Amino acid sequence: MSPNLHTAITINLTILKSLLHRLISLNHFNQILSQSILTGHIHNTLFSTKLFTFSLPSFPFHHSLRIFTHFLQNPNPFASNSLMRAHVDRNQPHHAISLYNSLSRRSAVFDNYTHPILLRACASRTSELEGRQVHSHVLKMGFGSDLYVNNTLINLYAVCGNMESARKVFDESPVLDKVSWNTVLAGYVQLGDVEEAERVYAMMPVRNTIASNSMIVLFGKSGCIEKARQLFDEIEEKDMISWTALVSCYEQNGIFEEALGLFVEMNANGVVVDEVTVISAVSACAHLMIDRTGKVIHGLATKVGIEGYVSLKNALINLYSSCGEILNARKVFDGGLLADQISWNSMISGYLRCGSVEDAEMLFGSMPEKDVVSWSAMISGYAQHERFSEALALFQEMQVHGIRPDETILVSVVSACTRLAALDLGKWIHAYISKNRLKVNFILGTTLIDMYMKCGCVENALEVFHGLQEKGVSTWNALILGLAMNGLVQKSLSMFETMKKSGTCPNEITFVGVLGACRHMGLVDEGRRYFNSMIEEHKIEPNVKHYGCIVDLLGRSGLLKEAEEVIESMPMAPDVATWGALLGACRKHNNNEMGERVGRKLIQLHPDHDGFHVLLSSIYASKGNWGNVLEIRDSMAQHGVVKIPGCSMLEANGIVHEFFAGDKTHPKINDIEHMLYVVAAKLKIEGYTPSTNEVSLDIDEEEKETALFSHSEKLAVAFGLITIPPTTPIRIMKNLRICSDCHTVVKLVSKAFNRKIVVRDRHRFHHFKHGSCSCMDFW
DNA sequence: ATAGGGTTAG
Repeated sequence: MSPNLHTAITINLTILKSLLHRLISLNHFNQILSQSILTGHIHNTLFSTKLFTFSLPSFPFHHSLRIFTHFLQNPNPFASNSLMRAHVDRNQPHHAISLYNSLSRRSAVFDNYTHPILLRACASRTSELEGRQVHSHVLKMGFGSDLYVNNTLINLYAVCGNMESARKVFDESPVLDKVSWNTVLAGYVQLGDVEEAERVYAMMPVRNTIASNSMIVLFGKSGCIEKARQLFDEIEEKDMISWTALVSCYEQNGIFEEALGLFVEMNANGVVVDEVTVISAVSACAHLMIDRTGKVIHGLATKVGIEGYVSLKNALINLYSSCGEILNARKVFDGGLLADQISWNSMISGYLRCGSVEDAEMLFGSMPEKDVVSWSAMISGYAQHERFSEALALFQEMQVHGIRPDETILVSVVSACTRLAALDLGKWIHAYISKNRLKVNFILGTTLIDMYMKCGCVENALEVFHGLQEKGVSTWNALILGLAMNGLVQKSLSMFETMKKSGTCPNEITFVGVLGACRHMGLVDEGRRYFNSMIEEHKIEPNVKHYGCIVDLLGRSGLLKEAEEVIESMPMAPDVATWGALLGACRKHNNNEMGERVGRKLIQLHPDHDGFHVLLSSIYASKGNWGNVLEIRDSMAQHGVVKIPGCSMLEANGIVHEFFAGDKTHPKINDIEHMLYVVAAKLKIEGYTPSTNEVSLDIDEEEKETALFSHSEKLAVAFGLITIPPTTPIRIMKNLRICSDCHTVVKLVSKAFNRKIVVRDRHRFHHFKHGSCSCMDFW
């Protein structure tokens, strides 16, 4: 208790000053305030101003605000400025501006300190419009030649990216100092205008460290690493920011080792680091996936006492989860006081990256506030783990929560639709985009084209394509691949030519599409030509898929010898699809010698691959080597090959099927085609006679692949190998453009049950993607 | 009072 309080009834300005001088608690302050109100001293402007300015740095903001609004009817510029500055410092620049406006209406007086504060407020809102108004007030009130005012004006325009106006103020300013120069320079740096920045830097009367640091940042941004380094070396008085700028220059240009090296050097030179520096270094570790160094830096951060920065915490979460150290990431997440939105989102996607979907779900569920990124992380996490329907369900749920999807999340969802062939939802999203006039950037556009193409809606895909303002290579690729997979081979190839004319350089993927198109039509010569031009003209090294296409193209045309030679010439190991193409070609062209040789080798090489077994069985079956067919079947059983092509397609369409009751080797075996070979084999070997149930099927002669197939079809029905409940709708998509293997199976089902079956044409994506006709794998 | 460094989440 201050003894003076009781005598404060006679309080006056002098006494107030001495009181405030000794004052320590808010309680005391409030007592003085009450006294001044009672005595009426509060109406003395100097008195109230004194109280106000004292309160501002000492007590919670609302006390000062109350005094200002209630007792400072005619605030002097100093008081007004202080309050405006407090608003800006509290990160509420709009309050500063509206205070200024209301004071203006009351014809309050301002001074040359006022507008710099306001301009800072405008700059932090990047509000050029408000800034212009302040600018006109500046001129009206005659502060137009004040150095500080002009510097903050330059800064305002520079921050808003309007360098013309910034430059105008700069050029017309009667006095310039190094701040003026540095500010103009920073403006060009922010815009990434190397030319103009270099010009300004060269014109500067005296170079200073701040300007040089800005230039390092500029060079870093524009990828001129050597220039940045050179400038850094030339700086006489390097400070922490010079070092940090160069560290981040290396980091942003992907030279992570250099970044870390410089960070170490910096420490060795005794330069103090702060959180900004450490964040760059941690990020470099994350990219390099070296948690050992990361841990050392983490320790350093703790020692320096900067661990508390949320952004550093987030960088560490990212570091540990990139290195698979999810438990350490969680430790960082749980430690410390603050976790912001980014911490939560980083932790969730860290879990997803490490495959802990359940942990991610749990964290997601317990989040205080989910934003678009949280939902998006979870949705695309599901999609990455092939849990597409959960991804789509979550997307629906997100909307129930009133979150508006943005471009990025739409990309994830549309591609999940594509993978699920959920065309309805995909179309709904497309309509949603148009309805809400959302911007379709080229990534989203490409995703939509891809979806429509893979769902067989060429027209919709073309419409999206033509509506796009910007197109990337990937956009053209989606179009070219899409057209080819929908059988519009000529159009695909002509779009390829259009693409080149438009100045877009084709890449590896483009050629996967182009070669795929040729393969589709059996355009052997064109295929060879494109393959060569890819290497010679476009300097693209062929990858496995390109080779796969060529092998398949040659093989399908019966050029088996040549196809095998291509496989032998490949610089990399042929993948399963490429081998499959050759083996498939052997079967198609009845080259049993090569087929057996290749097939034997392949089931040895990939004993758990279903497709090779099936193809080899088929080759044996066509020769009537039934004993070998059974042998292959045993080999499958032995290697636990149970995932057999065909099964998932049928399951996906709700077809229930029970096979071959007597065969217990594979309780759920459901590969129709393969079963048929086995049935045929048993028939031959065991002399089985079909029952009287046998149904005769009319098969178009043209569509018969081999005699075996028609034989098998009869058998399948005769043995009752397949049953479909009559109520089950058979709805397998559209465009019956599938390869002969699928075709046979589908026809079999269709004929046997007298149903119309429409096949959605998605497998052909797979077809191109893997370079062979193992289309059933996809289902 | 005005000027320089930054990563991290989908």
